[in-house]
Amino acid sequence: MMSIDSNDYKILDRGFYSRDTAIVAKELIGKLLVKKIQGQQLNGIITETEAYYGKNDPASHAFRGRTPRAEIMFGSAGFAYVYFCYGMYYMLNAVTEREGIPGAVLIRAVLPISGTDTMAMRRNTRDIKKLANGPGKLTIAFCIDFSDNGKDLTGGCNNSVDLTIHDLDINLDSRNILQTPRIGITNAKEKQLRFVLKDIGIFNF
DNA sequence: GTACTGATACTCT
DNA sequence: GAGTATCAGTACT
Repeated sequence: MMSIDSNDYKILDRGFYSRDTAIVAKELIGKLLVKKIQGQQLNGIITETEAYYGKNDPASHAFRGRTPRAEIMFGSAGFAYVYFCYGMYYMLNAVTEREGIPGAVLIRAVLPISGTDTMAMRRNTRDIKKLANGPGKLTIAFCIDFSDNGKDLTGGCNNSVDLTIHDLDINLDSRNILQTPRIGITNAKEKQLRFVLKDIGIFNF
């Protein structure tokens, strides 16, 4: 397995996130999610995302307007939105759209690249494919919890930021990205707002 | 391989 | 008080 140092790849800037949510969700596929913890780097390639809008999207937390929880979705793009679900799991989102317009991309799965020992310990499995192949699993593997809510994914002007997403400069053929209905929701199931990398084999690390 | 179920605590009505 | 952007374990095919 090839190791990837996030310092070799540039952080996605706020302009990347300040666009239509579905476009951001699709383009986040193949990007590198990086968490720095206790001097160690955990990273992995994003393989699955979902787009959530606002008032026209009953499945979104922002559908009912500015509730305290969803407030961050109305703020400026490029920040992390972490929330708690089903009593046990944290979910990681990236805020999208222009300030004042709600939107977020749920990061549902990543392919672990570095720090897999730490992830394996936290997840109680050594199977790389199962370490972070679900939204609840990836937050456990990457040590992401409510303390990460509101962090600036673009790094901002602050070097202490430890949660970032980098551009690997990989040209993904869009035929490699599958578009399907979203998972686990009860409303607006018909919308095709889930994006999945079809073949993780193209990352032959 | 698929199908079902319980665990769990936070958010909003 | 009801609903929830899930997971692991169990049972069954």
